[in-house]
Amino acid sequence: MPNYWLLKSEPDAYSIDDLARDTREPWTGVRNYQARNFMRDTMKVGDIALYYHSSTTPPGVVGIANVISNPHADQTAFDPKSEYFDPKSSPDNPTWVCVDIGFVEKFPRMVTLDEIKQDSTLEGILVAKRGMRLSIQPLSEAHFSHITSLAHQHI
DNA sequence: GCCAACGTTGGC
DNA sequence: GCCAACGTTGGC
Repeated sequence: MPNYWLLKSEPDAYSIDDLARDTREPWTGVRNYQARNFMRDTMKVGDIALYYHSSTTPPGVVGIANVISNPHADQTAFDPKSEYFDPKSSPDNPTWVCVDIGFVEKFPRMVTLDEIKQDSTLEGILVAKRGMRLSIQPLSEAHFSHITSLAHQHI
């Protein structure tokens, strides 16, 4: 049984189209301990994630990715020229880890945050919670399935 | 651009 | 270990 997740990304930084082009990408740059712990401790190969575009108008879910690697050191933490450089992280004892994600699908339409908030079936979904800034969020299979079916539904 | 919410830092 | 200050996120 896979776990389900929601992955946030600003499309200016890395969009679903970028992932579709690259087909896979190490999910680097996570510098929040809770999000890191999800990747390090709970994510496993075969897990499935909704891909969410944040800081855009409107924000919303735009597709599906999957987890295709075990956790490994986030190399950007070792690069002094990277905006994600962290001198406290070393290859011997990496502070920050990431998993590789793969492209699964770009939805025919975005399911907007507003639509998610209006939908009573999605009650309790973390991304709709006020002040929720976690960039990697656990998701129920029911919520995953519902959003996926909305995305394939004409409106 | 504003600002609420939250996480992190650092002085004590 | 407390907590004020600060920085960041991200919707609006």
